[in-house]
Amino acid sequence: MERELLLLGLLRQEEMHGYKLVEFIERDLAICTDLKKPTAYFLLDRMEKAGWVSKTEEQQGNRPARQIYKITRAGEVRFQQLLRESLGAYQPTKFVSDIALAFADDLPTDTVITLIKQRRAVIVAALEEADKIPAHKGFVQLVVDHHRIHLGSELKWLDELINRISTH
Amino acid sequence: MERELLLLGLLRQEEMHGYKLVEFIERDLAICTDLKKPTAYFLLDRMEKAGWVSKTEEQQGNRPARQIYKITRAGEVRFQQLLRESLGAYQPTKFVSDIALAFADDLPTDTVITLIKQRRAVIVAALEEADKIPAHKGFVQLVVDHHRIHLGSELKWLDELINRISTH
DNA sequence: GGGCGCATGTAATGAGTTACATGATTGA
DNA sequence: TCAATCATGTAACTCATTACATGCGCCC
Repeated sequence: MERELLLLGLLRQEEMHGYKLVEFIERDLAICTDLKKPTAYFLLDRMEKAGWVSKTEEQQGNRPARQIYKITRAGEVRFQQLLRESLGAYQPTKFVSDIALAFADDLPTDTVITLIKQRRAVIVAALEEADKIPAHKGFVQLVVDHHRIHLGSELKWLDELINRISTH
Repeated sequence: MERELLLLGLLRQEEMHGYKLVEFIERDLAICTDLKKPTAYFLLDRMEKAGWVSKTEEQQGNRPARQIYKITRAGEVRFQQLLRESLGAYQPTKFVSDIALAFADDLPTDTVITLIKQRRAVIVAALEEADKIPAHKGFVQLVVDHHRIHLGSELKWLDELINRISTH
């Protein structure tokens, strides 16, 4: 659902071919989604059949023809609907890696600390990565802000956790 | 991977049949994972074939015989390995519902506010739900703590967001 | 000439879910 | 007696990924 919203939203701003869409998503929106090429092609195809987008071929030399997708009137309606639905909804995150935490009792304290510090390092790296993202215009920036805030909260939590465990 | 860790970890504490495992997970660990019955049965079966757990039948009246699973020596080794691997790792969360946020520019401000308040209400409800969870012993409590802290951070972020948008 | 980027797509696989099927026990 | 709970399991399906396949254009 969010993936369709994403494709429609991008095509709404500018008509594009699949490769370019994926490129943009991987470069600029990697923090909130990951959409692989075959999935994108599949989705675009399905959305065309559903009438949300229309397709035009564009030949450039002897390469495989670009399939330029453009949002349709029906697609715009669908976009508006998906946007409202998705913006009002929220599915609380499940931290699957916390399962490990639940069983960490039985590990020696220093092992736990070492491993959690490893985990911490991943977050620090992600934060540094996030700081490299150039400022976006408009609401896209909010996604980046949210990402940073969340990583900050995670870092704080892990530091408290390390502290709590080491002082058992 | 985390699901196998989960099942091994629980069976390590006490031998159990599938139904009971799922029941426990749904009741006590719903905040960090969701494991449906068919998945659990499938996993237990696969883990038995792999030699991590062993199975005994237990007949009670005319019901379908309980398949009691017990962790094996090899399973214990596997558990230790999975635990260390999983505790040291961290995969940053992707907030897919932020995709909607990225496109919210084009919605009237008051619509955005209304929808985000809807979203906010879901978080508040989740927090209230989290407060009902009775105190757990040992490290399981950490999972609940993390959940609460995260929801708190999300709430704070949304409040800032609402504020930012309404004062455009 | 070789490797990378552009551009498409298919096929196999995997993980997990929903829906279905069965049937006994327990309690209102 | 009817519904809920206990207890298993299968089958179909969805979604998405990885790996594969193709071939041009461009630059070193």
